[in-house]
Amino acid sequence: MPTIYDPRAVEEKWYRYWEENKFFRAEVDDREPFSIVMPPPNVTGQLHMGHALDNTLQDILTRWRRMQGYNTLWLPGTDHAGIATQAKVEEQLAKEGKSKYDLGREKFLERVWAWKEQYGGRITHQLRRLGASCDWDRERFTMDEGCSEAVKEVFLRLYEQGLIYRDYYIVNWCPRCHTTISDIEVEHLDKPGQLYYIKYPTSDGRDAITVATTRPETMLGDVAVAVHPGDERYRHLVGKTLVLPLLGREMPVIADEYVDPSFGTGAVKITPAHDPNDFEVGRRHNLPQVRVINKDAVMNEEAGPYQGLDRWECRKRIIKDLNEQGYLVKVEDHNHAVGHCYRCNTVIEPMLSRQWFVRMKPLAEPAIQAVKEGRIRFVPERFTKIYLNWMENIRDWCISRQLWWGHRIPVWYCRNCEEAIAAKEPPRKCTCCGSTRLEQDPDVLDTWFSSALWPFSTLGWPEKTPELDYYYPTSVLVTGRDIIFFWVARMIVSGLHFMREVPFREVFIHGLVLDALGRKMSKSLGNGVDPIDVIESHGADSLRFMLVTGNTPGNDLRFHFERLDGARNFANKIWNASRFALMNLQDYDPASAPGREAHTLADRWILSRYQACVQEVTRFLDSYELGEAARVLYEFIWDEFCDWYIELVKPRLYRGQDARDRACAQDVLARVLRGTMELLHPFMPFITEEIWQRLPHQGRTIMQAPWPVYRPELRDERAEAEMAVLMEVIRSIRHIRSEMNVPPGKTADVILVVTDGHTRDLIQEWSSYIQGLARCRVQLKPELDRVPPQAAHGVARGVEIYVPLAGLIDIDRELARLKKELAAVEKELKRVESKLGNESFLAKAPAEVVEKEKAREKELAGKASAIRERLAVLAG
RNA sequence: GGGCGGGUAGUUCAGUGGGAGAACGUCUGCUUGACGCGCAGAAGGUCGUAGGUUCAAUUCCUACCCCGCCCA
Repeated sequence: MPTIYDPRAVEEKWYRYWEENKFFRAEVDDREPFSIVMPPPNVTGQLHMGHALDNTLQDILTRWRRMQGYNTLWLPGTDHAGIATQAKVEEQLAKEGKSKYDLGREKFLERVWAWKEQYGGRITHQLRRLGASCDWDRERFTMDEGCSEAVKEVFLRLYEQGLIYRDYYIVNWCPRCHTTISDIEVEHLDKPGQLYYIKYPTSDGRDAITVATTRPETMLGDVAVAVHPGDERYRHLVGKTLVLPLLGREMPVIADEYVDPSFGTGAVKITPAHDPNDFEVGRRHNLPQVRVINKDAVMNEEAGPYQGLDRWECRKRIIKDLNEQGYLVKVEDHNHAVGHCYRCNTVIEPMLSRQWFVRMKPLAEPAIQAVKEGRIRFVPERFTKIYLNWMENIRDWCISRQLWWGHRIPVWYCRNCEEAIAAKEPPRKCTCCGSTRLEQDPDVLDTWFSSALWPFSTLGWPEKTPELDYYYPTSVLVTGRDIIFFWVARMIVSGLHFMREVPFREVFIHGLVLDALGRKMSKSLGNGVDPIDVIESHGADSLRFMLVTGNTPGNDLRFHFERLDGARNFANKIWNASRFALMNLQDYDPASAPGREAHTLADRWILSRYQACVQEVTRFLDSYELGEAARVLYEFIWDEFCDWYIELVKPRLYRGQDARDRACAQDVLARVLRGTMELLHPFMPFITEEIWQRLPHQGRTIMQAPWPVYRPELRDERAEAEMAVLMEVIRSIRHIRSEMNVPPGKTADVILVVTDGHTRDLIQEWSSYIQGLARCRVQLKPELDRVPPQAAHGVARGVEIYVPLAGLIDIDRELARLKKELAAVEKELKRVESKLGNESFLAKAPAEVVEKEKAREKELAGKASAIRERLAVLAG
């Protein structure tokens, strides 16, 4: 075995072994199921750190539950990602100097499918490199036959139930993507802008109203000015007619509660075709709707002289013209939220348009109840509130997209009588007039419409499959907090509506992976770190371990390369500890290992600590505290197993004259190491498999090894307490040696004075531990017969330590050291004493706390007096 | 404007109603037969500010300040 662990040599090998042997495969049986559906990444995308985190968490849960004996299904798949994928192919075409219109719909879709074939395997291959133990035989795609069938079924049912409708409404139009997007796909960014005050004269020319707006170009579509009905300032003007500057259009002054009298001038221009609030006001007052901006965000013919101008250019010209004609009253700086397209960051144009919507209110109600009643639980709990708040204020969902790549809306329009016919297959003739001139709606559905069905469409719905019956509802959904609204909420809605049952029992939300400076990783910033690069340089295990530790559920995680190095060092530590074990296990025979009666203190101690580790790791996994579970393993392996147990076991293996003791050491070493690898396997699947396979084991893979079960009868409190004493004595001697500059290679003489009989017996029996780990010769005494003249001094757990340093000791230095130590002890002692002197404390604090403080007082007092005595001797 | 998260060692972050932790960095030693991606030792923190509850608050409550995110 090489001295440095090389992940490249083992990771690929084991993944192939697992996959070829179908260890990820899940089949329906009579065990208890544990199922997860993978949040489907973009089919043509590539793995980023967010995926790496999300899938690492899922894999940990999956591997752990599988080892626990659940029938575990982790179902993978990919998403067609409408806008993103289409945009990429269009980009590709643009390089050839073509547009999608040059190809036409059909040819264009062929290109996208070809693109999907070319890049579709990339991300799933990358997930394999991460170690994802999902059932690839069940991999799905949101546009495969089954999922498409589910989409049509859902659309038709909702349509028949009146929960899908087509209507004119203000939608968010992205002039660059050339499609509508839903409300949650709009990102609101606070931007510095101006508030323009514009005077609208009355038609008789005697009066005027000044309105304030941040978007003066929309005035071309104004059809009214609204004031609050209770606003005294404008009461006399309500009902009068105004003349729109620049265009000369006449329009009324209306009163509406919507107006906030305290904002701007208290008078609002109304543009029903380009603002959602104005749209509502317009409906209430039967106002016309005048669209002045077209789909390229260029002013149209309704804009009169401004036709053909880009919206920003138009704004400039309008301001100039208003100013010249005396209508511009003033301009103020004003910060306001501007909607941007989440995909391309273009400023969204609210626009009147006829689209398909899902009526959300009635669907949201059961989804609210399911969470309120605890049938779905969010982890961490605080996300419940975010979810409920959104659900309770839900608005209808605009589901049509002006794209070609996606699930085409299954509705045909009759060109004769305008009837709309919803159907899975193209109807032959109009159900109303019998005409055969039918045309399918050109639009496709929002990508999230199909992902909303993911937990059941992937299991076969609308067919009644055994898988659907067995694995639904899934056990837990693991996803980022950024898509609670996009995805989690909609899955809950559709699961409850179509399956009559929640889609998952728990939702485990994690944060975002940020760069070292705390910024979101993004292409435009170029601050992303490619997980594949990391896997190549540090190994998948290190990446996984780093992503899981030092971070708490739901919180964001900063990516630091130093932490990655730390994880790699940990892997290397495991590797070398195992190397040590394996080098000393060549003649190990588990069958003939001596029983418990042969165990040394160190054996009993490490076995007990291992049990504690089993208990804690399992407990933390149970509560989704994966970072804490990983930390427990890190500390157990590095500190207890490597730094103490291995050191203690060395002499028994190297130059053990006692064959039985050697066999015993081998047995404990092998068993603890194997068990620890099993506990660590969900986190670091590759290195643990490699080591496990080299150790004596049963079964074909660590993946199928039973999860270690906590056995309280193997906890040994006494061994732990006794080891604690020895460890502290050792640490104390090491400290003295280091402080007094005793060369590390030199064996020191140490006198231990122990008055307590039990402790003395303990040290007597295991003095080899102290001699080995503190490099010394120990002389044990019940009391001090003669004060060592030149010696450094220390106290640990009632054990007085003298390290004679004839000729080496600097009395002044030793005095200074002891004084410093005494000061620290006395300070602490004072704190404890004052606590114990407090009547209320004694009366009200729990007895065990009081006992603990008393014990501490005794220990500290003893320590202080020992140091004081020593000081007196040295000074005298 | 509303909500949420964070403010703990030089840095990045865990954690807890009863003696402040880790990693990295720093300092001192070390060819100790698993590992220098290592070993041993050390220094370093009025746990954001001000109140309150409690025998006891870094931890619970209230207000405020700063940073970040989400929603309107």
